Amino acid sequence: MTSLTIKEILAGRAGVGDEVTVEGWIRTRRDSKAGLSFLQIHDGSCFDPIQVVAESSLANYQEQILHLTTHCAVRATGKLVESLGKGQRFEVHADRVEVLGMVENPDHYPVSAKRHSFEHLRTVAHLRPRTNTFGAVARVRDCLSMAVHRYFHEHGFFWIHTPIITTSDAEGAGAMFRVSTLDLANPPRDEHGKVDFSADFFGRATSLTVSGQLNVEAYCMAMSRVYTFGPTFRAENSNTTRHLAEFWMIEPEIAFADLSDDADLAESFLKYLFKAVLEERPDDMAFFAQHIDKDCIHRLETFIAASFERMDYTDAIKALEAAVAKGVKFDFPVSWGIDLQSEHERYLTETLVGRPVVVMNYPKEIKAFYMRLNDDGRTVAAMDVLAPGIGEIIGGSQREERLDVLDARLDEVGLSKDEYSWYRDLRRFGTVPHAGFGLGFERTIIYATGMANIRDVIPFPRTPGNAEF
RNA sequence: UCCCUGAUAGCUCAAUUGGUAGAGCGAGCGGCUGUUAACCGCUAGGUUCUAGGUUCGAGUCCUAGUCGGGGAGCCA
Repeated sequence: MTSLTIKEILAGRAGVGDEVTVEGWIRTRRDSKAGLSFLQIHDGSCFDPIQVVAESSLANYQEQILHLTTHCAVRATGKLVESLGKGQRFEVHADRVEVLGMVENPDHYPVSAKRHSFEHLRTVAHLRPRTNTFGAVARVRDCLSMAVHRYFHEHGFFWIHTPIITTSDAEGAGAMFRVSTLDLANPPRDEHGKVDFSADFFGRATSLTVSGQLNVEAYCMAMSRVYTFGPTFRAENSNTTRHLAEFWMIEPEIAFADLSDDADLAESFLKYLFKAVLEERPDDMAFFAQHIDKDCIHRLETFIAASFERMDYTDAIKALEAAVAKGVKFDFPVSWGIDLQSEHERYLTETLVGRPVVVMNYPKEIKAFYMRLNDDGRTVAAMDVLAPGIGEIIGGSQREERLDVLDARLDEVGLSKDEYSWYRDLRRFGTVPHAGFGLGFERTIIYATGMANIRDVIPFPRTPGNAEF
C-alpha cells in the first residue's frame, strides 16, 4: 500500500493497477443506483480532487458512505484505474472507505456544496481553506513566499530576521500597536500622572514593528545584500480592500547602490515572482482566470514581458497637468508638491502608460526623513512602483547616507537624534550609499490572482474591529 | 475617520400603497442514471440583526445601536 497525496497520484507517481490510499475531505458525493457512489476527494495538495468509486458491496456503504456530505474526512484505499467516465484521467476503485470524521448537522454546515460569497466565507475563516478559491489562494501564497526567498538566495541576499517588537517608529509609517505587560486598569504613573513605561517589561514603551527597514539597514551596512520578510503591523483605522492591520512585507536593502539600482531590483524581483506563479501553479491560475479574474494570466504575462516605465515625479505632474488640460477630470487638483492620489496613480499606470510605472524623485516634504536628498535640494531619491489595477505596490528609496544631511532632516521633521542614535551610527562608521524598498506581500497576491479583497489572500485577516479566529 | 449602501431559512435572494414570509441552492427521504455544477419528486427548515417608537396592524415607516460591503483618506 502506498500513501500518496492527490497531487502525486495525478502526476503519475503511482501506476495504473497499483493500490493507493487517498486521505482527504469530500467535495461532493454522487450516487448511482447501479450500486455505486462517486466521491470527489481533495487533500489540498493540488487544485484537482480525485474521484473515488465506492461500490455498494462495501461493508459500510449503507450506514456511512451514503451519508457522506461535503467536507467529511475519509481515507480510501483501492486500486488506481483509468477512469471509465469523462472528466478525469484516473480514479480510485475503493476496496475500503474509512470515515474519519463526519460533518455534524450537514443542513446547517456553513460551507455546503454551493457557491458562497467571500463575505460569508470570511465569517468562517477556519473552514474556508477547504473551498476551491481559498485552497488556490493558499497555494499561490506559498508559491510566492518560496519564490521570494529563492530569488534573494539566488542573488546573494541574506535573510535577516528583524525584530517584531520595536521601540522606534520608522518615521510615522503608521500608528503602532503598543506592546506592554502593564496592568491596563491600573498602570504605574510618574509624578506628572503619565503612564510610567520605565516600569514596563522592556523598561520603555514598545510597539509592534511597522517596518523592518531601519534594522535591516544595519545588516546591509555589513553584508551588502539583505532582506526581511515577515509580519508588519499598522494600527491605522483604514477600512479598504487593500489594507490590513497585520500584513507581511518584503524589504530588501542593497549597499553600494542608488535609486536606479533599486528600481532595477524591484523590476527583476517582481518579474521573477510572477514567472514563478505561472510556472508552478498553472492549475490554480487557470482557476483564477476562469472564475475570479479572466485577465489574471494575461496580466502577469504582460507584466513579465514589459519593461517598467520610469518617470520623474516632476514629469508625472506635467503629464497629469497635460491630461487635465485635455479634459481629464480628477477629484483632487494636480500641482507640483502634491502627493499623488489613487486616481492620479491609476491614470499614469493604466491610461497613460498601460504598464507598470516607476515614479521617482518626489518632493522631500511628502516623503520620509531617511530618503536621500537630491542635488536640487527639494526632491528626494524615492520611488513608487505603480501597477495597473492595483496602484502602489512598492515604495522605496535611496537612503540618506550623509550624517550631516540626515541630521538636518531629522531636525526639520522634528525627530530626536537620541531616538535614532544607533541609526545615525551607521552614517558615522563606514557609511555607504544604499537603497531598498518595501513590497506588500498580500498586494502581490492580489495582483497575481485577481482576488478583489486583501482579506481574502491572508488566512486570518486582522482589520479594525475584527480579530476573530 | 468620512461618504454611500446593506442585514429576511445553513447560503444567495424575493415579498406591490404598511395587511401577517416565498424561491433557488444546500440538507433529509424516495426515484433514476458510470456520475461529475448530475437530473426528477416530496419533506423539513424563520423571535425578518438588536432596543425603543408610530400604527388597528411593521420584514416594510421613524430613532438609536451593532455588524457586513463599496468608495475616500493613510499607505504596503
